[in-house]
Amino acid sequence: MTDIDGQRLMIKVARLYHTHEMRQTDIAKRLQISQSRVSRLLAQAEDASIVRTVVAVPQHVHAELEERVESLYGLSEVHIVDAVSDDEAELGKDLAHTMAALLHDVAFEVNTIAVTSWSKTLRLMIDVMLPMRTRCKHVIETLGDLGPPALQHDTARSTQQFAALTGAQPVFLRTPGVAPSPEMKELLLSRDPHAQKALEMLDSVDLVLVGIGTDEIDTDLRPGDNFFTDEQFARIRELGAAGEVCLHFLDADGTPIDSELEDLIVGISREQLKNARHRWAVAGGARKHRAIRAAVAGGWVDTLVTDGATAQFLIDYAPAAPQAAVDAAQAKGTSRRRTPAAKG
Amino acid sequence: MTDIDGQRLMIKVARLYHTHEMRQTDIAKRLQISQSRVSRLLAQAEDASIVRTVVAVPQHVHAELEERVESLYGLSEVHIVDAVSDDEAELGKDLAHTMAALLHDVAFEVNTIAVTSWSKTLRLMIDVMLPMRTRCKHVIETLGDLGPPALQHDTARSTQQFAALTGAQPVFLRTPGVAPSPEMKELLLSRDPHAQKALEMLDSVDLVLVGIGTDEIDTDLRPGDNFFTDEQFARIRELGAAGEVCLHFLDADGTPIDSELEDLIVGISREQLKNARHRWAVAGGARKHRAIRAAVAGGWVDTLVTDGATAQFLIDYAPAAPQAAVDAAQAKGTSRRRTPAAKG
DNA sequence: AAGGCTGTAGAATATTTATTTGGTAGGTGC
DNA sequence: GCACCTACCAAATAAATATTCTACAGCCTT
Repeated sequence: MTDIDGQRLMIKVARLYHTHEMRQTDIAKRLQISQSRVSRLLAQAEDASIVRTVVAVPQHVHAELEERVESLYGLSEVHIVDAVSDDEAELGKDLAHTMAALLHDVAFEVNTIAVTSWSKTLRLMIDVMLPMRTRCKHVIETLGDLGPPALQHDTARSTQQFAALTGAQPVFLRTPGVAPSPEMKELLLSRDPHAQKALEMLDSVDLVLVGIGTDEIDTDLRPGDNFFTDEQFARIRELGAAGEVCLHFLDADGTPIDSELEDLIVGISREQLKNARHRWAVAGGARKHRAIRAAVAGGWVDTLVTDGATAQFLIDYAPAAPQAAVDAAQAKGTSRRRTPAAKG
Repeated sequence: MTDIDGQRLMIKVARLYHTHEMRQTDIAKRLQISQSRVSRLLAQAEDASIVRTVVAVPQHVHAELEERVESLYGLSEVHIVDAVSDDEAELGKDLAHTMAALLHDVAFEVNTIAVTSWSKTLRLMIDVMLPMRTRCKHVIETLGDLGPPALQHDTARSTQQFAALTGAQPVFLRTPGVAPSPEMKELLLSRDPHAQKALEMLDSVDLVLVGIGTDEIDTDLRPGDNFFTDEQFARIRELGAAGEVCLHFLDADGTPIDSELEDLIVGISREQLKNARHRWAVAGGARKHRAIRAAVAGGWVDTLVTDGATAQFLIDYAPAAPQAAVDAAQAKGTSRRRTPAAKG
C-alpha cells in the first residue's frame, strides 16, 4: 500500500509538473509538501522512467542521404542520426536512442522478435526503451552465451527486460554461443531441450534486431573465453572477413564466408536470419564502416540505423551491382516508402 | 539552408541535453555558444515538439478498477487516469495526454482512422501528440461542421494535423454537421461529392476516436448556430436522452433514440460506428457520468479512457444485464487482455 | 548614407530547481 | 525505554536554468 501510494504521489507530481507545467513551489503548496520533496519525487519519477523525454528528430533532416543509401543498397529504410560527436560512446548512445524510438512505433504486426542482446548498442537501447504495447508473444535470443559470466548476466537481464517491455515471453538461449568443436556443439545441444526449442523458434521471426561486428575481437570479450580465439579470428580474416552479423562472417561484399567456424556457432542460422520478415541493424562509427557495408551489401539487413559519416562511406563505396536491390526487387513488389509526418 | 542549419543545432543541443544529460553550460562551452542560447534552443525544441516528455503511468496502478469496468460492460480496454484534480480543464488535459500516449502505440494495423476533432478533448490530444509512424492511409472526420466559424477552423486544423502526425491523407467533411431539415441535408449532400465520398469512406474504418457528449448543449456552441436548437435538445431530453456519441443520442442504457434529429446529422451513421473495428472514447468528469455510462452500456465504444470517479460511477451503476458483454461474447471469441509491461 | 526596424547574440541578472543542514515524528529491534 | 533507523519538513544555500538588458548586424526606407 505505502509503496503504491508513494507511486501515486510521484505520478501526480510528475503530471502536475510535466503535463500541467506547474512550478515546483506551486505543486508543493497545492499538495502540502515541501518543494524539496517535489524535486526529489520528480527525480524518482525520472529514474523509475515514469517520466521519459524523447528527442524525436523530424524527418527530412537527412532525407537525401538516407534515400541514396536506401536505393544504392536496396534497403527498405535507413535512419541517420546526426551524431553529437565521433566519440564511440556518445555515438552509441545516440544510435541506441534512435533505434529505441524507431522500435517504439513499428507499424506492422509483430509476434516474434529475435534480439541480439549481446550487442552493446542493443543493450543500451533496451535500457532506454519505454514499455510498448504490442502483440508480441516471444522474444528470442539470437545467440548463446559469449564472454565472461558478468557479460552473460547482463545479456540475460537485457533480454528479460526487453521481453517485459514488449509484454512478451522471453526465450533464452543459455548455452555457449561458440562451442569448442562441432562435436561439443552437438553434445551440448542434444542435452538441452530448451536451447533446441529456442533454435527452432528462430525459424519464423517477424523482426530480428542485430548489431554489426567487425573482423576484430570485441574489447568486452577475452579471446577464447567462451568465444573465438585470436587464431580463429586471424584465420577468418585471412579468408577475407570484413565483418559479421550474429557471428556469421562476411567478406567485403557481404557474401558469407564458409569456414569451420560456422559449425561452432549456437544461434540463429544464416537461413533463419534471411527468413526474418524484418531485419533491423544498428551500428555506426568509423571502425565499423567496412563491416556495415558488408552487412548491407549482402542483404543481411533491411533497415539500418547509423550515423552520417557511415552513410557517406556507404555511398562512396556503393557496390557496382546493387545485389540486395536486385534481390528485393524480384522477391516482391517494391519496398514501402517512409512515413512523412509533418509539423503543425 | 539557414533554417535547416538552425534546426540541426537545435537537435544537437536537445540531444546533448536530454539523451547525454549534459548541463547547459557544458553544452555552451562545447558548442562555443552562450548558455542563454542553449536555453533558448531547448525551449524552441520543446515547442517544435522535437522534444516531448511523456508521463507514462505504469500499468497495474488502477488494474482492479479497470478490470471491473471492463468485465461489467464488456469493454476490451479501460484506462483510468488518476486525475490531478476534479477541475474539468485539468482533467481534460490528463485525459488528452493519456489518450495520446495510448494511441501512440496501437498494436494493430490501421489503414483508416475516423476522428471527431469536434471534441475538445480530442483536439487537445492532437495538440500533444507526437508524430507516429503508421500505415494509416486516411483520416476521416466523423462529423460535419458545427458551431461558429472559429470552431470550424480549429476543427479542420486539428484534423489536418492529426493526418500529418499519422502520415495519412486527411478527408474532410466540410458540410454543416446538422442540417436545418432533412430536405436541406439531401440538397446539401447532393451538391457535395467530397462529402459523399467521405461519408462512404466511413463504411470501413479500423479505428474511430470519439468523445462522449451529454444531453446538454455544449458551451462552445450557440444553440441553432449550425447546431441543434434549445428546443431540439429539450425534445430529445424528453425522449430520454442521457448522452450522445457523434450526435447519436442514447437513452440511459445506451439504446439509440430514434427521432427526427437523426435525419439532420451529416456524419458517421450508427451502423458505421458499430462497424468500426475499434472504437475508442475519451471522456470524464462528473457532468458526463450518465452519458458515459450510456455510451459504454450500449456498446458504442470498446475502449474507454476516463478518470477514477467516472469508473467508480460505472461500477456503482453497472447494468443489470451487461448487454454489451453479451454482444461481444457472442460476436467473436473474447477480447484480448491488457499488455503487462513491467519495470526493470 | 542616415535613420528606423527587426532579429539574434552574449553578459548580467532573476528565477527556478537541487542539495545540504539541522531538527522532529514515527517505526523497529533489543 | 532507548538506540537507531527512515522519511519528512523548513530553511538556507548551491547549482542550474530562464529572462532580462544591451549591443550590434542585416535590411528596408527615404
